[in-house]
Amino acid sequence: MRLMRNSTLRQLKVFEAVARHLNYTRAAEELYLTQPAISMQIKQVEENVGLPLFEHLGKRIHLTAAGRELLALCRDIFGKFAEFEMSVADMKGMKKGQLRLAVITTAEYFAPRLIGPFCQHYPGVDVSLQVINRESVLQRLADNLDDLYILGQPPENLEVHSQPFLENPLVVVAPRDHALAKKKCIALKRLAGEPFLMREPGSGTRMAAQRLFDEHGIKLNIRMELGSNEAIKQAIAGGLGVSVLSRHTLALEGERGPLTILDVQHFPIQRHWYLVYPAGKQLSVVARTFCDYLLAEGRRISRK
Amino acid sequence: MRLMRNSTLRQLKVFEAVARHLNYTRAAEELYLTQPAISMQIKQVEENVGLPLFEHLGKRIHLTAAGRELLALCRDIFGKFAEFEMSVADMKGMKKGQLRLAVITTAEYFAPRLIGPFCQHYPGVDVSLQVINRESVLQRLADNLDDLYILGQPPENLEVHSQPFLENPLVVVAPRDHALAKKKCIALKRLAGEPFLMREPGSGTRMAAQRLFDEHGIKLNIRMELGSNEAIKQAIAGGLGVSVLSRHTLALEGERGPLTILDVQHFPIQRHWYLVYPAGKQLSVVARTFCDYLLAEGRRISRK
DNA sequence: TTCTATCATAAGTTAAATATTATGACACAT
DNA sequence: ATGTGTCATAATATTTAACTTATGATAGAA
Repeated sequence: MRLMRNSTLRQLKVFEAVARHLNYTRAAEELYLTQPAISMQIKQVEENVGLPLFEHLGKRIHLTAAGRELLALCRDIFGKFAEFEMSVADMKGMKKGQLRLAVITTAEYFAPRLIGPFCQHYPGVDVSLQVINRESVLQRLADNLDDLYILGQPPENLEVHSQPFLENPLVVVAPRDHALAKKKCIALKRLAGEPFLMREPGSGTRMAAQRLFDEHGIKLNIRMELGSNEAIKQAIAGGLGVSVLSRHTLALEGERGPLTILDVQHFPIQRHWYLVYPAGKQLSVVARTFCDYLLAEGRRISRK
Repeated sequence: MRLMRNSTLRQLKVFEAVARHLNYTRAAEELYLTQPAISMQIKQVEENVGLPLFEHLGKRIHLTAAGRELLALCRDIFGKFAEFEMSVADMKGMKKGQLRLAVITTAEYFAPRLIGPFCQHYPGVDVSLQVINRESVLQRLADNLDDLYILGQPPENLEVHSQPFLENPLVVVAPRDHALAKKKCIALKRLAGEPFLMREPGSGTRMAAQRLFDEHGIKLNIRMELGSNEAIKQAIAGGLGVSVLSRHTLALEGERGPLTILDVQHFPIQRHWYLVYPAGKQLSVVARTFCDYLLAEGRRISRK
């Protein structure tokens, strides 16, 4: 049995035509071939299968059991090809595609609201969103596992294309009943005494805040390191201290929620969210469209 | 998009190997080819698809969305081929197959009990049994729609191979309380007065009985023509007359049932059931095996 | 019987697929 | 900077699939 090894799709198509007409000559006409061409192809396929596919009785031919199975196989395969071709056609026209995003955890506070409208506009596009820590994002970036990445700061050791698309203001967050809550223009050094809650070292937010305080020669009193922004917010609400967070993490907090933003000098620290992908990577149509959309959306939000 | 038109299974296999290794050189080694051969094949497939299948980043390559879809297609298709090849292998070894039988209605009284054990012995064989009247059987035979046919007498106007495999004794059936029920060696002419129930003209049983009576110059009093053996049995039980039937139709009637067999001279008429198929037809392995089985079974039953 | 439709076979041609060798370009690691 | 691994390209060779023409065999219809 060497069907797969030796046969060609063409032979299967010839077979299918013959099986449909149950007549070599008709099949030949349909395919613009001579009848002997058909005879030969069928003979080949039968040799490859190892069993007769047609039964010849007088001038009429009939499918054998093996022939019926092969016909089913052909129809099945041709169908799969047709499906595939449609998929590809859709991909070409952006009616269909995949968009694999990997974003740093803090982006979870705003990314879904940007992605949502995009998905609605292109319902054929499957978007997968990985929300992981910075280190994992960089690893996936290096392994080229996704189409696009969102980071709070572009990686330095990898060759990438990166583009800021949205402001990322870092603010000082405190409980609403904090002593400084109502003050205006709080001096930076007033924070020196406050117990600080921070993400782990390596966090972009932490590094940016650290740099600001270092520049002003202020030593922070770091009370606790916590593994997620949400944990920090809970801790602040619990009165364990204050922290520097992206304002996006407070998007869902109301005017009367348990947290508030302190009006500290030099804050908000203006950072940006970056759209990143490996240098030299040829983006898919979907990914390019998404980039354009994100940039436009970023500008729109800034103007407001 | 001309994937189906222009590509070959070989190209898909090359693609699959590359997609698996994500490395042209490795794929080339696996297929005992040189690397440029791979490059060319992939280029061809990409042209046929109309989209890149791989993304080249530095020395590493990755599948594009289209590539992933094509890989899925390949695996799918290769799987179908494998299934088909297994099917065919099974057919060759009788582990699998189809057996399409068309039998004349009277055969329904014994055919299932012959077919049953065969099915049990070859559980991979799908048996389909058409129970239809003689005319339909002959039509199907002429159209070569089945593997084998069972008839009470071989057709005369068609070229067929036919072989008797089981005795088919025709007997005179009467109600158990019939006047002649207890008599021995009833003379044929005693039946002349009896009201007779018969199948329609053309029925083999009817023709055989008619011939016997004609030979002895006896004119039958045909009271009623009925369309099935079961209907005739009901009518006999209802006292509407007597009839000539295959003894097989009484197989399930008990010793004390409402019907009995009259011991009439020249009865039972010894006829046979015939296994028939078109002359020159190459029987499938399954059909041949079933023939052998039926003949052996027929001999076994006769000996008893 | 003769004619016609149908498939098989043989010989030879054409065209296409597939391959190789040789070489170049490029990224990455040392 | 150099070397190594990897893919691309060009020129060319080889194989083989696919097709045609010509002819033969056979079955069924006229």
